[in-house]
Amino acid sequence: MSESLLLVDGSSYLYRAFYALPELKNSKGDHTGAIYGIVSMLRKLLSKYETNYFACIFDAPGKNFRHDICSTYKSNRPLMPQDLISQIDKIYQIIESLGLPIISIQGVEADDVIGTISDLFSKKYDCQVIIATGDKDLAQLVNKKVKLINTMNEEILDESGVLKKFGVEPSLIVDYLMLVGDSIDNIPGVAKIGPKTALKLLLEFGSVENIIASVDKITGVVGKNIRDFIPNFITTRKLLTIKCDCNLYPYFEKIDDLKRKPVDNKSLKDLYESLDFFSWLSDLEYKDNISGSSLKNTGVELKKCIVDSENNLSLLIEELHKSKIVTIDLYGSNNSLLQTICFLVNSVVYYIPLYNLESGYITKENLISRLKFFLEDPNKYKVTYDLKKTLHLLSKEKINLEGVIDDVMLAAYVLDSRNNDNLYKLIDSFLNYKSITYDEVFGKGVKLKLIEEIPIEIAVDFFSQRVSSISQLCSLFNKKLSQDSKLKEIYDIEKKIAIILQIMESHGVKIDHLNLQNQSNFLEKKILSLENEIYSLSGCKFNINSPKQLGEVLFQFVGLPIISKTSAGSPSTDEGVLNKLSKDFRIARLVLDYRALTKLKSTYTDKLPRMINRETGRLHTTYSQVSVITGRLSSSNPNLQNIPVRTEEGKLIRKAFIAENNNVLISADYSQIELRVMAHVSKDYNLQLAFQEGKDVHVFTASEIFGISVDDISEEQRRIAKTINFGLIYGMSAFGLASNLNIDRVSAQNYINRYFDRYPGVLNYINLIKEKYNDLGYVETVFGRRLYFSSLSNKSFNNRQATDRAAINAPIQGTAADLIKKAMISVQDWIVHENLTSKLVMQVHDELILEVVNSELLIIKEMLPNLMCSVAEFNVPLIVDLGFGYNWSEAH
DNA sequence: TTCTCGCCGTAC
DNA sequence: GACGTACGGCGAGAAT
Repeated sequence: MSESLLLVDGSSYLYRAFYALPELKNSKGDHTGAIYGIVSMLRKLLSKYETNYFACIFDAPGKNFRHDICSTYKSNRPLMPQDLISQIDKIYQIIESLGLPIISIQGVEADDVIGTISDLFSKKYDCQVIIATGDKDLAQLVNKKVKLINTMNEEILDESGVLKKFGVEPSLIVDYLMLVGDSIDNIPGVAKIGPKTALKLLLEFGSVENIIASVDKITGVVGKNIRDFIPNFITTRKLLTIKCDCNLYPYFEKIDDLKRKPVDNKSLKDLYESLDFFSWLSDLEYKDNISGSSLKNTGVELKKCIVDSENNLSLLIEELHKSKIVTIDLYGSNNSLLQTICFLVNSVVYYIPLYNLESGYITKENLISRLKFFLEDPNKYKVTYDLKKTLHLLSKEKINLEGVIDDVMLAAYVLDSRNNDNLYKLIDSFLNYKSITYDEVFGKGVKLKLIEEIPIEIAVDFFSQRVSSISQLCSLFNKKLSQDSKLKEIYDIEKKIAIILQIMESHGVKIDHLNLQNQSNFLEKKILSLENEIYSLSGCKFNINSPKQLGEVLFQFVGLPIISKTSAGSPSTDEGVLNKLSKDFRIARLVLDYRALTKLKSTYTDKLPRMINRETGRLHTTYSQVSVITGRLSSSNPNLQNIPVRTEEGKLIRKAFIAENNNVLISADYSQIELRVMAHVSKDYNLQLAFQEGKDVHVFTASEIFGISVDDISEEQRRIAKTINFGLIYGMSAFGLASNLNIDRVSAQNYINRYFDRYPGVLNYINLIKEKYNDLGYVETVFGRRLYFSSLSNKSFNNRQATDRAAINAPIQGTAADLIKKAMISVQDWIVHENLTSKLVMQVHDELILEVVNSELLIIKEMLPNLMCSVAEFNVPLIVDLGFGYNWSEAH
């Protein structure tokens, strides 16, 4: 085996590391991202390629000969950012401490130095040369002895690799670039010639010189453009050709100048410490660790092991056999395919890159099957963050995860429901350090990276930090929870709910998409005719969906009176305003109808069919257990908790929610649950009486307010009472009630006064809640779930009012949420216990929807209300209304 | 081109 | 400004 040389194109990596990696700072606030990137790249190269000779090449500052040839050369490059400049010194120091020669020569570029050394070593010293770069221009240097590697994507360009990538031999790379140009260095090519045309020409004529010689044979625009470009070719060839005869003095005189020198561990240690690169720090101390470089320690005494060999896998399995409790963190692709597994077992992090298992070692399926014994053992305890997601990822791999005793996400939420699904915030506030965040590692939006694109060192660090902090947070939260037995019970409920939700989500609900499609078509026609009528009434065409344009047309062009303004100060066009206007102006009614129909079409009839899963043919929502501050669930993608029900057109959408053949949908909802909770917690005599006697609570309230017999209550009076009843739960003011009932404020206040006169316990309760909230900063549900609201200091009067209202509403809404969660557990346990095949499919705050096989209809009809009503003993009865049918509309 | 915010409307 | 909790579509202007 001949001698070998590794050349690193430091300048190209400098920029890449700076821009591609997340911003990183040490505790002193210095930028360290580019240093981290370059050094980790170097470490990787050094462990992979054990060459005899080495050099790291950087551009020297200032102009070089290419700038003299061409004034616009690299003129598109912005100056090097200050945040990068500040890192260069340390980079040099680390490279020197690693014992690696650095070369940086004035007047030429790094490429030229690389070309010169590469030429020298491959020819004079008969050396194999490996050039690490991300720059394609260097492909011209490739020959039998010289190849390029790109550490970013592991791409290796030898002679055949260059041919495959560019379609031409390395010797023709310059000619190729002369034709297509190099936008990165701002070197123009021939107009309208791209890779395809350039290749065709080179294949036909052999070189740019030959193309010029035969240019008259080339017809059309291409020929003309080449002829126009001929005077420029000489310059571009000079610009693009790498100079291979640079003067290397004083960096290189003899071959030994490029030998690696001893590593200066002491100064490396100082440097890593000043930069907070703790994981490498410990690598220095534990250098001779098992499995070489793949097993490392971190600053917090964590060893890291990449499970990329049979040895390490056996080691992990052995540890799993011995362990009692393990932290587990998974990562999956957008379509929920498991890609990484990370375990924390006895202070060692095991990282399994399922996306990158080396061939010949083991397949993903085999690897997972060897972990099955552990994952499915209920006596092997696991801690995780986001149990539901973990269950989803594993169930796709046919693993039934058992033994999860803690979910840190849920624990944090139970302790304070403002903690919703942000591990990094939890780390910041409870463990007092800034962790790398998901966005920093993976990017976001269009720049979102796949796990394969993340350098493995960074992935390992990232997931190590996750499991380690999950584990630390877990013991912290358990300590807090153990001080409050009621909260502990709420936490137990949440963990069970996570499992139930995973089952509900993966089962999904069946949708009649043809039905929705027909509705879309029908709506389309009606919307079109409404549009036309609106345009003709207003006398102009505009976008009715734009509140801005609509406001201009209605209030300026047509001249309708302005009723109210939005918070931003523009005339409001919301439903209340248009409703008032619609009495006198037909156009307002038309806009309302238009809004209603476009809403139905865009949000529901168009959207829902698109969300149907191709594999299952069903709709799978995602429930969030931690999004709602009161303890409710929320639903998204799609939101199944706001499917229309109030209008006739809206109800049609529920007809498209159907059951499989031989099944029906059953809907069971708690009747007046929030008012019943209010009756229970306020202990108001009259309100309790209404429910205890099984009265229509709105009629009952009307009779109390208006002082007449329940038999004489009109529809209008009932409506007023109903509005007040609901408003009460939300802490409604006289103003709100007035605008809702479209009456004056004095009358509204009179209603409210009479209401509290008849329900004094309710008034008392509201005052107690406000007091408690102001004292403690939180309120509680009946079952002890704590609900915090942001501090009210230095808030405006209005904000305080708003917080008061939230505090009044929260225990009511939260208790109702607790009730239905208890009901879900009771129902699911019963289904499992009775071995039934019927399934829970949806939850809509006070309603459970089940898909029930016909043979189980009777038993479920009988048992479901019982189960739901007996989850708590309140001082008013809980009532469940049940319905069933072939679709959700019929069931309701 | 993508991101963010405001407005509006659906549910309980 | 005036009724609590959510999610999401659309438009418009900002950022890139």
